Amino acid sequence: MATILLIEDDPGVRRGLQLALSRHGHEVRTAETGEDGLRALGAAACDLVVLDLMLPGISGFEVCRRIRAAGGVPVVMLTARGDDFDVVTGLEAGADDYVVKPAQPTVLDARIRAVLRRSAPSDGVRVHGGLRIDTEALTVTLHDAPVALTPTELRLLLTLSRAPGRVFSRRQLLEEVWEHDYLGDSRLVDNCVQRLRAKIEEHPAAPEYVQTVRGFGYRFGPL
Amino acid sequence: MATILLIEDDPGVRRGLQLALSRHGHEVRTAETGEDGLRALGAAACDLVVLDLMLPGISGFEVCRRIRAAGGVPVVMLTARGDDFDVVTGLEAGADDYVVKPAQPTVLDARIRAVLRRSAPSDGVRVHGGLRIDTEALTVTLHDAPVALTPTELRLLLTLSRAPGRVFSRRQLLEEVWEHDYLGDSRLVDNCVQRLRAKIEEHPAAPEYVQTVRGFGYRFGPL
DNA sequence: CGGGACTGCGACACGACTGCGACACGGCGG
DNA sequence: CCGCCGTGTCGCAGTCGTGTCGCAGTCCCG
Repeated sequence: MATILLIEDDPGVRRGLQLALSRHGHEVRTAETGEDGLRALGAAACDLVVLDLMLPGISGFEVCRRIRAAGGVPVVMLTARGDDFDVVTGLEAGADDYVVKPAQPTVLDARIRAVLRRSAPSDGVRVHGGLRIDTEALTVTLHDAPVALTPTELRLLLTLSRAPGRVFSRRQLLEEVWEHDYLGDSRLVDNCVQRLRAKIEEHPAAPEYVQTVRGFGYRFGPL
Repeated sequence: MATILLIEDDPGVRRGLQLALSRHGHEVRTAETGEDGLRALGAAACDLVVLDLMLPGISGFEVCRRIRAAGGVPVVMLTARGDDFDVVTGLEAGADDYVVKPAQPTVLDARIRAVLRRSAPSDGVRVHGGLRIDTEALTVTLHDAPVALTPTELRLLLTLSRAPGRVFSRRQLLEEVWEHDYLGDSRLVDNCVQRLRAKIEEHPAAPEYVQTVRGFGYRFGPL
């Protein structure tokens, strides 16, 4: 589902959560301290950070602020203390969500999925339902299974998913994806959409991701 | 700060939260049931919905699903039950966040601000009464229920709603919507207006949105 | 009060639009 | 040199949208 960095100093909690999140289909890396976590983030990108507040060295709040300042990786905070001060300060520090320990794995997973669903457009990875589009690595996975797209199909998907919900006319797509000048109407776009659907849609007749708006063009996403 | 719709059946809780959120700078409207809430959403747009789960009539989950299906208004759920089932199901239903009662006003406010910060500002949306027209996604909802319009009906509605109150002659509409230079009068516009009314008007005989100005043409909106 | 003009409304047939499979061309690598 | 893969073109079929027609109801004006 997603690559998650877990920053947690307690070895027992760390292994428990790592195991639980792995079972939910995530790839989990771990760090023991805030410094380690920030270094790990710099070394390799991840989709989301689960961050304990009580850390040796730099506090969780400070780590959160630095992560948010550095880039668009969403953060889910994790703490044993459930008092209001933590909630407010944590969210003010830029956390995207907040879970109180002891955390039920199902709860944490639901929160993580909700955050990922929301923060999709902010960074280089776009997640919509079971579809995951990495705009930097130029890879697409469907339910964690890699999907092989041709260059044109990929450009089409990238263009459409750049503005989910917005309708693109065939003319616009021809200009942006094919860089053609308009020469009469062409069934080229329809054809490429059909091929793309065959690869990423479970039911191409009732498409979930690439939808046709009769008379206007195509649209990526819900409704 | 923001306009918030609070859906909560308990009068005491409702007034308490309304007061508290008002003190935090929000404009708060209220509804007692899910039906009332959906109607209120249709009548006037708001920035965010605070939704109690335990409601008479339609359940909070169902209300949440309908709100998300209809459009982009973020939802913060509110419930007395804190068990895992609620959290997971709630977030799966499309809620953006989740607060357990009794809610500290500072916590609720922090959550609301966090959700608002995340939700992108949506433009290109025209709201008139219960009618919502998204000019980018090219979707129309009536009281949060999606309305299926044909391309011509949609172009007609977009043209009329671009200038509410202004009267468009049949000739003008033929040029802008159909791109015909039609000589001679045609009943084409009348026909399309009738079909449009059948879909978006509750009482087509006494139309609320598309009104006829006898001898001149048609007009969108009141008076 | 009556006639004429204007509009609402249902029905129907033609046509446009899209999905979809088949095929040809061309580039690239084995 | 051959074969594969990506890409663009063509044609067919089904669906849905659209324009025309006719009738009935309503409003205006003489």
